[in-house]
Amino acid sequence: MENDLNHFLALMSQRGLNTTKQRVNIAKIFFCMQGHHSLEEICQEVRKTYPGIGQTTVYRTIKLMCEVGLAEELHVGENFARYEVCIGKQHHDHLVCTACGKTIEFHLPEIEKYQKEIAEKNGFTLLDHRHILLGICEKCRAKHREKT
Amino acid sequence: MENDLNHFLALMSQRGLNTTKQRVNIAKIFFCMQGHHSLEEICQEVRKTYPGIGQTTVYRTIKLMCEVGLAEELHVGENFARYEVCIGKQHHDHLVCTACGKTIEFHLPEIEKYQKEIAEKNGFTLLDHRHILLGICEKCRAKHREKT
DNA sequence: CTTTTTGCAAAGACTTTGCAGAGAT
DNA sequence: ATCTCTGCAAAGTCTTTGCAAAAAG
Repeated sequence: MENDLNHFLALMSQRGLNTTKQRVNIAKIFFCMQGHHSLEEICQEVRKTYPGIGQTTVYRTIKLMCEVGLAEELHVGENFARYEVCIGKQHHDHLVCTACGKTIEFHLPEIEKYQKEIAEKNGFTLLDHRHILLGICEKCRAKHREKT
Repeated sequence: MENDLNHFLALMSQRGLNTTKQRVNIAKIFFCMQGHHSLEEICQEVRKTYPGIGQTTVYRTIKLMCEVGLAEELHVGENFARYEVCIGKQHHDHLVCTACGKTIEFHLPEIEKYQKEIAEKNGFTLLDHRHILLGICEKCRAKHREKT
């Protein structure tokens, strides 16, 4: 964890960006968060420990992390972005419930062969965590049946 | 095309919804649009032929089409939704360039086996056009190299 | 004539930007 | 001392909602 923080700060330095309290504190919290979170959620989590950090700063810092490759932005059928730490994580893909947002990460080597095939045929370079499968989870399906 | 329109109107009737000029005209235009379009784009296209249709009405009509299964909402790494007609289209998936939004549709039976496997294991029911592969297309990669 | 629909304007949700004061090197 | 960063408030997008006038059945 300490390492990740230093790595982040090093990447900032490389770009001529300063080490600030806020950036350090946001990184400390964000790097410990599991899963895929909205900026609102990240903000709240940061403020539990470090109140008084501005929302704008959190926005800007997470964007920075995306640029240097320590975080990834994910759009999973919602009108807002979610962010995920991607340090020391194996390549993985996402199965997302479009009803409740529940997300399951999976890794299936067999499927990658076909993904690469498709991408190459079309001249695309695939991104990491690049595969999003949309569905309805069991709970939401049950709820939907109740209504009908 | 005429058939699709009637199908749409029939589905509206089933729900006790009226047949209106606007709904008919929006359907006429939208059903002819290929690809994945923002509501802004759909609106503009509709107004080329039928000026004076309100944006709100287009929004509401496209939402309706999604509810009855004639259209699908797609979020592909942008902060807004795109819509696609899904009448008479074979099941397909999407390869999307996160830099320029270019989308390629593909259908690969082999990959579906694995998608189903993952979904079942996690209690998910998959949606149609459910697979989104993110990447960078050739053009955008070239542009990026220029900069660096 | 009743009920639904339209389309404007206003409000909402998420995100970005402008800028003056605070902070980092 | 200089240049960057913060955080508020304001502006910008995309989308939804309220409501009075218009249209449908």
